[in-house]
Amino acid sequence: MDRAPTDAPRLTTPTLQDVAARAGVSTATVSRALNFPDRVAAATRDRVMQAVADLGYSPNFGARAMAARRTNTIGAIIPTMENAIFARGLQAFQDGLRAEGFTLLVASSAYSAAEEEEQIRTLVARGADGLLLIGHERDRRIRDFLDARGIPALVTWAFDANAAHPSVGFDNRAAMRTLADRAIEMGHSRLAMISADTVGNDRAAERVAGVRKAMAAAGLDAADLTVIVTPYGIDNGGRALAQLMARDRAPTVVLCGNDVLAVGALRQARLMGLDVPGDLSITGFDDIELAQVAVPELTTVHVPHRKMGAEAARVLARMVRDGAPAEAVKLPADLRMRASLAPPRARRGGPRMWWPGASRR
Amino acid sequence: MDRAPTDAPRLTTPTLQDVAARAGVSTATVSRALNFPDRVAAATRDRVMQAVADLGYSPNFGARAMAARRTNTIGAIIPTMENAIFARGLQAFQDGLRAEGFTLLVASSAYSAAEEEEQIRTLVARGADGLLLIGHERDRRIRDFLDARGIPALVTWAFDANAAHPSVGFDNRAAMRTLADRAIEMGHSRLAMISADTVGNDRAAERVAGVRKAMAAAGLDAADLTVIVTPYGIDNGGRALAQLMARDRAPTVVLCGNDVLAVGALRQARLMGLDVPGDLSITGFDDIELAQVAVPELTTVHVPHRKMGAEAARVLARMVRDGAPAEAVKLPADLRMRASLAPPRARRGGPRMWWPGASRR
DNA sequence: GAATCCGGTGCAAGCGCTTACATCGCCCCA
DNA sequence: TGGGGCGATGTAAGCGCTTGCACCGGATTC
Repeated sequence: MDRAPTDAPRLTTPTLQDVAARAGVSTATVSRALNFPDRVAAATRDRVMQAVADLGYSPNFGARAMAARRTNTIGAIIPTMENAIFARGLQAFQDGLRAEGFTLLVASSAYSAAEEEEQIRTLVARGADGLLLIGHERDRRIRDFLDARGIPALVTWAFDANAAHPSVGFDNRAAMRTLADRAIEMGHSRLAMISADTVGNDRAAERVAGVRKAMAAAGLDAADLTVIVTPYGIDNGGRALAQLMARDRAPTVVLCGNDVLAVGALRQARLMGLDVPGDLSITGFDDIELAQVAVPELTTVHVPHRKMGAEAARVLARMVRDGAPAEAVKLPADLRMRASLAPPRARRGGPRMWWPGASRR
Repeated sequence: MDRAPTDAPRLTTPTLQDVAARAGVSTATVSRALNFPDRVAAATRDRVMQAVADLGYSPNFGARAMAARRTNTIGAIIPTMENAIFARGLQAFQDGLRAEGFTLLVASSAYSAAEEEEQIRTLVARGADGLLLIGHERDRRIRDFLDARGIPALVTWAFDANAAHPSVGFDNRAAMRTLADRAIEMGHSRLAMISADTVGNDRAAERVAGVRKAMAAAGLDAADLTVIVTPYGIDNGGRALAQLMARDRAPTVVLCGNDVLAVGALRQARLMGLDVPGDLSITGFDDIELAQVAVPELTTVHVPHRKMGAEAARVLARMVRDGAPAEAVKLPADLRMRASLAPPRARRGGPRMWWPGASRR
């Protein structure tokens, strides 16, 4: 259509050299003009910038990384991008990083340890100066790999002051325990869980442990807890619920390891003609937007996504920049009492102090 | 804790040199052993691999990219990661790419043209051999930038055979028009829309145009269409609906530009005590998982995420590898009639052929 | 007026890898 | 038994950038 009258049909990416030539200076000066504008005379700088603009120059990251031996890039590996669970926290993380002058590179592991390891290597090969990881559980080899290269890693979405890597997160077990305590106080004694796979996923494992602990503390037999393990997904949550309800001693409350599974369970309950929370209570974990859209609204544990992301950015930036010894940060994860959890049918009519939302702070 | 008795407390990343030295060969041989295993004698290869393992060697991507002048990396820039709309398609894209031997790098633009441009530059600087972009509308400068560097770009999530970049997608306007046609056939004449911002977002604009076209074709005044424009988000969808219903001539059907907005609208309707679809019909676009979890289930347009991602991977891989002239691929996006769309109240009791799901294929 | 200082620049040495091209044995055929 | 061919390996020249160090000339100081 519109052939702009360009100087020549160059089809090669302009380099620092080209800019230098055009501006009539050395490559060193161009480099400085770009990276430390105030170490260069204003007139020179303008000339350089003009040349940059004329040529449409854009620096080659690989070359830069190689020469400078740092990239100002942070890598993050999350288990999945398929739902919003990690998205919000990541957004906050990215914003925080940007304020600190870092760029974020994201990869996903599809909840696979092997894939996570591969992604870690990839990100490091691409020059990540630091890494954000989800959860503590991973192969020893990875820590060695990172240590040998002096690449700091920060764990989030979990908290453990004694783990290999420092963490900025919350106590999954305690949070889930609080929720289970509440259910038990309401009169539930037949609990069941729908959990994500717990191998290689300490968050999931901790959440199950939290429920067991609550049961034990209340004098219930923790061995009685039926746990259905299933991969992520709304449909999977539904199928799991169907299985649970087919058992002889169906539960009166189903605690789900995350909101996605819970929403699936909720949907399945509706399809089965079950009234929630009348016939059955269902709870989630994470408090993603979905939880408030569900019908009935989902009682869940609120994870401080944004705060976690922001804090993680701050801490990791310090680690990378100053080689600072990491400070672990423990954040609160509190209950969101909504409509999907209520006393079991038999107990209704008693004191209703828990219902609905009486304990919402 | 456990100080493994390593040879020496090296704190420097091993390089090709180190591997070569340890294996007793030249760096060229190591490079070949890694990249073209069969061009190296088996014995040598084994020795190299052993050295690689011993040292925990991992190649420096930047250096490799610089020397080889290609990266086998494809970049994708999506408007947002905050919800699942693009996630599924991206997953398929990534899978397809992997099969072709490419790695995917993802960035998000937060629906901002400026940010998108920056991300494009970043990805190119990082060595992307090709780019996946969402939608056609963008500054001319970007195309020039890409052209000058010979970097192929493929557009998806939209289809336009005549646009600057080839596309693998569907016709947003036609799809939305089909949906609007259906609503009108059912007897709706007071339509309204809740749309994402249409500037710099041709998908959104096309969808609005589709509704207008349907109205015009049915003899309704397209100028009558109230369109509320709002950013992404469930809450925003809710607020928009509240606005819409506060007007004197409230609509009987609200067509939303995407499922997220629609679910928000649905929720708001419930809060307002409106029966959907009795008092008001609401529809979405995208058919993400959410649409089936909503109550009532959302009538929407199904976007062929997976197929689109897979096709895009195939086409883009060919473009990058063979410099192949791009083939545009048009995919169908068809209606999913579910419970949230029904004839307006006044017309109920007439022939109910459309309700509920009579036309579901 | 000479010595000193200092902001602004250029020079050139790599950073870690790939890949023409050269080299080296060894096997095979005449 | 000598030469050609060929598979396996080494040599070395960059890829595009940053940065320590040297250099230069004008302003400042005594």
